[in-house]
Amino acid sequence: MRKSKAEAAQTRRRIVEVAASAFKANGIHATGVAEIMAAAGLTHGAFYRHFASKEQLVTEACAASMDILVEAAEEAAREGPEAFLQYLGDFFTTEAREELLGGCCLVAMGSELARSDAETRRVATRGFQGLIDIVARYNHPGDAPSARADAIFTLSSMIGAVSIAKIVDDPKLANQILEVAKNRLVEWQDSTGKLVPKAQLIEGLEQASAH
Amino acid sequence: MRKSKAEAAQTRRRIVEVAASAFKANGIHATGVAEIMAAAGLTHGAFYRHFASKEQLVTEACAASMDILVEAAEEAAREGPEAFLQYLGDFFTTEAREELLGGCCLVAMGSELARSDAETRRVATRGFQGLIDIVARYNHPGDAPSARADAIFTLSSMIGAVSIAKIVDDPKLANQILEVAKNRLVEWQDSTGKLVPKAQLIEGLEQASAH
DNA sequence: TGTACATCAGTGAACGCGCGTTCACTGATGTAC
DNA sequence: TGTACATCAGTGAACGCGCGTTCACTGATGTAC
Repeated sequence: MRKSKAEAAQTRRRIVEVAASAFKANGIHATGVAEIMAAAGLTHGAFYRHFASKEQLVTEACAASMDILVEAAEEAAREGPEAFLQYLGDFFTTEAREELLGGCCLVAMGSELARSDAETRRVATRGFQGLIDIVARYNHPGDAPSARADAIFTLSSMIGAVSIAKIVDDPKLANQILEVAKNRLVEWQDSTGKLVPKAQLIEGLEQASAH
Repeated sequence: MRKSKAEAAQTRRRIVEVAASAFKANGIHATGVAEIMAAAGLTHGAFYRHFASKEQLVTEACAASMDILVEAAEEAAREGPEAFLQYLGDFFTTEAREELLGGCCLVAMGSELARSDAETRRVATRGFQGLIDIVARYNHPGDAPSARADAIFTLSSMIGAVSIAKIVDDPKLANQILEVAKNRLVEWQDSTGKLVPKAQLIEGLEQASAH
């Protein structure tokens, strides 16, 4: 029943993909190897032909998940400021977040990720730094010295807002959490009602307060 | 071997306390009932004299953890604005957060909490709302209409910053994440170098930008 | 207040179950000649 | 290009293990008289 190299490589990719979905949907501990393999259309025995351990799969699933996030961010950034703002704003709407990107593993696996092994935390960190770079570059006018700090704050606050919005059992509160964060981090209505990047506003305010 | 009512009640409280620590340290799924009971100095069989299920213990551990957080916040708020700023700022230093308060379950159990049963999410939500009330009341000058939104943003951003700081494997980046958030959410150095509540600054800036 | 009995906190063995992992086996694929 | 053999992706049974939960039992506590 041996499969060709190409087929095997594709199977491997499918396992990682399915695993990323399952881990993000149900958590790392709550998702079994057999469950993932079944979802990929295989029996559990084949798992160890592809991976040395479940933990290795966690690492790869996390890496793949972050890669998709970073790639989508870069694509949106290339399209222009409006597309990029749209991309950031989409994280605050449940449907777009879950369905288009399958969720962010930093949110969906957050507290379990903090206890994962060195390699997994390494790829999560790399992904987060990738996002920082993009947000610092594209969500900030010019290259202010605070660009990186702004990006870090924007991203960590986004993660926090989505995280507790998912915990909270009151849909109205969950919505308010997301709305408030989106409003302060990603967009801002100026006096004409036009949405402008929050970053530009912060700069303006800081200059105003300096005088 | 029956124990007195008072002893039994104390044992119950000890189990909840130990469980809250263990769940926050190692995660809900990764912490077994037997492990908790052993840490409380008992054998696992006694567990079901006190709780109907592990999930019920999760609920109570989460409630107890949030209660401690809220109570500490109220105490700091009663002591005055400086003590309250200190309390909020302490969340951004690892030692104070972990050792004095045993950590915030919204951070330490975050992604697992989002998948917990209705009752657990209910007590988590109630705790979060308690924190919102306090922050809105004490970290905001007067009773601005945005007080509640400010508090929600402050808290969700704090949770996000601490969450990814715990995931990230680069201590320097982790520190920067915490520093940036603390700086923007809780304290701000004015021109004389004095720390002022961030909320006051935001108000001043918004007024400045309105003209 | 003293006695007899019911209650029940805690013990430790046991339950079924699903976990991550291993392994003998199959048979198509890849490779050496 | 054709043949012989090694490789290895996938199967399915099995492994030890720890999980949440149950239960018969013990004996001190609580209670009814």
